[in-house]
Amino acid sequence: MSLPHAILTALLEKPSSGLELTRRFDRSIRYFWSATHQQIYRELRKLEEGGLIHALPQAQPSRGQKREYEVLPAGREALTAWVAERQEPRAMRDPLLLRLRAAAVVGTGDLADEFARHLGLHERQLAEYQEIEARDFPPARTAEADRLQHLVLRAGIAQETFWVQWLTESLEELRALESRREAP
Amino acid sequence: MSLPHAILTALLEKPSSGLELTRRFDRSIRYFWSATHQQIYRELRKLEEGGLIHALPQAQPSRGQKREYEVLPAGREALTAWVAERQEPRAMRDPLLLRLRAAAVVGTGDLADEFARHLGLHERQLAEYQEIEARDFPPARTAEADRLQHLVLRAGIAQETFWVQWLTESLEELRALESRREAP
DNA sequence: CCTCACATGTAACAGGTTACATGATTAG
DNA sequence: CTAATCATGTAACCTGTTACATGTGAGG
Repeated sequence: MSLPHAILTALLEKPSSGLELTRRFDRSIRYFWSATHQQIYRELRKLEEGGLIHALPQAQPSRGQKREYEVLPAGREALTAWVAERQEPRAMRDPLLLRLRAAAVVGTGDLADEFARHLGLHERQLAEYQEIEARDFPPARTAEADRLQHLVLRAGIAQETFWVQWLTESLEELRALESRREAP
Repeated sequence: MSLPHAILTALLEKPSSGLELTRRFDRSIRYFWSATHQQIYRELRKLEEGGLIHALPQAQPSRGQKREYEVLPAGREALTAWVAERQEPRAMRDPLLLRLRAAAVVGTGDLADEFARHLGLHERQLAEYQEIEARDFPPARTAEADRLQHLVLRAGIAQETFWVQWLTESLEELRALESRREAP
C-alpha cells in the first residue's frame, strides 16, 4: 500500500502529470521509493476512481495529451491516516546476501568480481547523496519539513555507508579465501 | 528470481518437506530472505516440474502426507549459475522512510510513537543476532562456509545497528519538533 | 513528409500476501 | 469421538517488471 501514498505525497508538493511524476521519482524520490511509469499510470487511474485525486480540466482528454492531477481533500486525509497507521518493520530481503549464502554451499565462483562491481556502484551513490546533502541541507536550516526531509536523506547515506563498509570487508574475505585455495 | 534459489540453498544443506522449509525460513533464513508456506509450496511444485528437485519416494503421496524434497544435479548447477550472474543492486524501498517523507507534507501526527515502537523491535532483533553471533561464530573458526555465513550475519547486525541509530536520532528530532510546536 | 521527443496506455507475467480449505495423525 | 496439530494445498488479489503499442506536436 505504499505506492499510492508516495504519489499522493508527490502530488501534494506539486500537481503533476504521469510523466512528470515518473521523472520526479527517478530524480529525487528514488532514494526511498522507486516506480516505473506503468505503475504510476495504473495507480493514478485507481486514485482518480477512488476520488482521492482528480485531473485538472484542460484541452481535450485524448491519448497523447498531458493530464495533470491534483490531490483532493479526501486524498490528503487518506495520506494523513496512513502516516498514523501502525505497521510492522519490513524484513531485510536482499538477493546479494542470498547469493553469498548460496556461495557458502556451492562455492564462491566469480562472486568477488560482482562484489567489487557493487562496491563501486554504492560508492558512487554515496557520493551523490553527500553532494545533495551539502547542496540542499546547509547546517543552519530550521524549517520543519526541511528537517524531516534531511532525516530521510541521512537514512539513504547511512544505508550506502553500510554497503560500502560491508562490501569492502566481504571482498577482503572473499579474496583471502581465493588465495588460500590457490596456495594452501 | 530469488525465492527458488533460497529454497535450493536450503534443500542442499538438508532435504526437507514444505513445512520444514517454512520453519527453517522463519528461524534462520529470515534475516536475509523471508517466505510464507504458500510461496514455498508453490515454488516447490515449479522446481519439481522444472526438474531441479524431486520428491523422495515414500508412503503414498496424498494430501496430508509429508513430502520430502532433494536437489537434483540440475538444481545445483542452476544455483551455481545464479550465484555467478551479474545483477543490479536493489534500490532501497522502505515504507517507514516514505511515511516520514509524507509527514514532512501533512504533519507528523503520532509518528514519534511509531518510531519508538520500531526502535524497540530493532533493538530486540539486534540483540538476537548478537546472541547468534556469540554462540555460532566463535573467533577461531576458519572453515570457508562458516566465514561466508558469518559475513551474512554481520550484514544483518549492521542493518539493525543502522536502524537503531537512525531511529534514535530521528526520534529526538521528532520530539524536539513536537515540543517546539507546544511552546514556541 | 519524416523523425524524434513527449505522453499515455495495454498486456502478460512473476512475485508476494491473505484468507481459507482439506486430509492425516495423535492426545485426551 | 473429538479436538488439536501437522501438513499440504487453492483462490483471489495486489504489487512490480518487461515488452510493446499508440497518439501528439515540433523541428528539419
